[in-house]
Amino acid sequence: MAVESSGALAPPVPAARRSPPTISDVADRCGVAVSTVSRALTRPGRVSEATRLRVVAAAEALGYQANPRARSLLSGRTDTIALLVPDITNPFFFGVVRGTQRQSAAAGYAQLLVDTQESVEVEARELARLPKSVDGLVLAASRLSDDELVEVAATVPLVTLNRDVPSVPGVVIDTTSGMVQVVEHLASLGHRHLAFAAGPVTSWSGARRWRAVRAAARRLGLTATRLGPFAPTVESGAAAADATLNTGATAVVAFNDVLAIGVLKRLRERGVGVPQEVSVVGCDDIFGADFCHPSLTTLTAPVESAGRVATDMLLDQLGRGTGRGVPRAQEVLPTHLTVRESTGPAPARAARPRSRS
Amino acid sequence: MAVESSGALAPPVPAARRSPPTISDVADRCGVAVSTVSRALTRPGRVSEATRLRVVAAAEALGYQANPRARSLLSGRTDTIALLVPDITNPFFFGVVRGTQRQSAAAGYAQLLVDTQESVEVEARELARLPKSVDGLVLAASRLSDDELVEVAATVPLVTLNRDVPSVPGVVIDTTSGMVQVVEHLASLGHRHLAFAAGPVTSWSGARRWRAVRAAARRLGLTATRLGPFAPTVESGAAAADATLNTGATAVVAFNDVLAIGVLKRLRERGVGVPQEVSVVGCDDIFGADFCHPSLTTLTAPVESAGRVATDMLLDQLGRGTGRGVPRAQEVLPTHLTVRESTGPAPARAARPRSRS
DNA sequence: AAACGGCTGGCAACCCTTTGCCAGCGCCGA
DNA sequence: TCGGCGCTGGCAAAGGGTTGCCAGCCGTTT
Repeated sequence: MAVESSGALAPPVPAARRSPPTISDVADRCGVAVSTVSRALTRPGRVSEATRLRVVAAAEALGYQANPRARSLLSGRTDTIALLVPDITNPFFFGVVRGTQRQSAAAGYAQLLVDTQESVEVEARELARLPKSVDGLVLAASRLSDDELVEVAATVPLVTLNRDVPSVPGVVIDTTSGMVQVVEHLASLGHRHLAFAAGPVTSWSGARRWRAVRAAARRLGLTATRLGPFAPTVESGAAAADATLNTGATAVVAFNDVLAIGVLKRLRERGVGVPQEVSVVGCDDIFGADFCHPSLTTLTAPVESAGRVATDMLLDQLGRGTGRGVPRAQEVLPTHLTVRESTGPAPARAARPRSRS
Repeated sequence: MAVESSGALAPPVPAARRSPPTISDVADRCGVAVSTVSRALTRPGRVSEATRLRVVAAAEALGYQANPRARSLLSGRTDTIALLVPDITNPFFFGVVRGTQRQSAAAGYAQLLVDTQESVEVEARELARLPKSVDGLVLAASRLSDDELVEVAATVPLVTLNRDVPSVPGVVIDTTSGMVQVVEHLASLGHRHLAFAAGPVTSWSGARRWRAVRAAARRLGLTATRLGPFAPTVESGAAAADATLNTGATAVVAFNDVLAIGVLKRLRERGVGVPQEVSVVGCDDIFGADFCHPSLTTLTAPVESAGRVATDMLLDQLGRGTGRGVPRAQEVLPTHLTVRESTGPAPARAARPRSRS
């Protein structure tokens, strides 16, 4: 016992804790077989009420709790799901974590959180390892190829988030049609030249956003220039802002809010008026988008809902769903444009490329 | 075998996946005993090199991976640690999650993330349940009593974060002495009346912050009024702001940044100039504190470091530490005041209580 | 040539729980 | 009174891997 200081020399390992009571301790204590204890605790009608009470009392007295590892060895179930995100630093994923956490907890599942560090290798390694430890996976913004994902999905229940792979259940936030709203908003404000500050090249949703912006711009007769790629961090926003100014665009649409906030910061440092000289639009509506300065016009994404829905879909696959309705294979969540202070009318004369101050 | 569709009726469960190869499959394939396979894969010197190579080749060919559940049943180890936070919604804990996640991943541990929802009951329930599933726990901002924590720590390796319990290893962020800096900063700006917007009553660190503010204010001859408690959310900031204005204080120190940002928001809505009429100070320096408007003067807490250090201390207890230096029992991390735009000289005439516009 | 010892690999117990199968018992009806 | 049946509880296997102990083999030493 490590609690009492035995005087001489303390063991290197702090505490040698007594092992918790097992099912056979309970069985011994009330003179029945272990199988009876197991049934008394898990199969209500299977043993007599008298026996059940004795067993329950003994279990209570000993503080017995079934060892979930032993249980899962036989049942194959761990009551745990894993959430993989590319970058836990990104506030977008905080929302996802919240949504999945709340929903899985409500269903009695624990959640393993894994950061794949934007790395294809780490992601692949974890996907190979995790199925042994969890019942299912929610895979947010995967960097893997469609084929790889199909293969994984054949091994373990899997739901993707913001990644649409045919035949793999998933939920995507529909930023594509949202981007159309963004471009229309900017067009109606008189902007003719847009810049798009792209995110990581491996980002599936990033690619979709750019395509949507480009298509909408073309349709409305605007020009759109793609810049980047930029890391989705506040720091990278500086580079994105500078690149934007070089293009002479009067409005910049950023891959996401983190980048957009970085752009705002840099523009302020350079003395460029937002939205007087340049309008800035983000994507996601993360924590902070409403209280940054100027507050950010952005495409509001139901991030937490997406996490919840993805978890629901996974629980459906695990046979633990809410039971209402048929299991969903693909889910698309709508976005809406939230106009705040960072967008405004295009300057009377189109901005010209500015050299760095 | 469920893989072949037996024609008649499809199983209700979507995909019955073939069970992964076991150690005995590998043993059969290369004609050795399972014990030899086990040793070949885990005890480098215990079998001949020739045998080892044959086993490794067979395992490779079959795609064999040891079942961690079976392994943990005997070894007792799960290579998983749990992080319990009161509210996953709070950006402060994002930093903690980041720190623990990165550090545990680096040591080969998976991380279970548990949200106790600011509830003593949920926290107690999880603490009773989790030790069976994980090797150790990092417990952030626990709401439990000292005695309860000591009891839990006797059962399972445990490190607290922002909660100092004698005899339980922990890391605390030293906001106490930081609060002295805050009060001195405000005093030097000429403020005479402070308000403190308190957080949840069960928050240990919140209580310490208030005591530090009160003591420092008394020493410097200022008055300090405690307001609240307020929930640590942006929304609650409105109530905190209103309460502050009622007191006539010229500066408000908020329990944390989330609350402070809410205060800023409300003051702007009410047309109260910050810092011209009221100065606002937060605590933690969360994501957003630097780009809110006005940017927030706050006590910068090394949140991510705290998560890392706590995880290190836990790994030490698990005998998996980095090995450098002695295991630490208690760690105190310093904070520093980051002055931004939300604090300024006290108004010439002390503000008087304002009625709601 | 015999004894000894080191290296290698197999046997079987063990970790803890669940569950299929079976046996004993008591009760009921015939 | 006896057969049958339902209820209850026990035995043992299973789940996948680890490890203490032992045996066989081969090489070395006396």
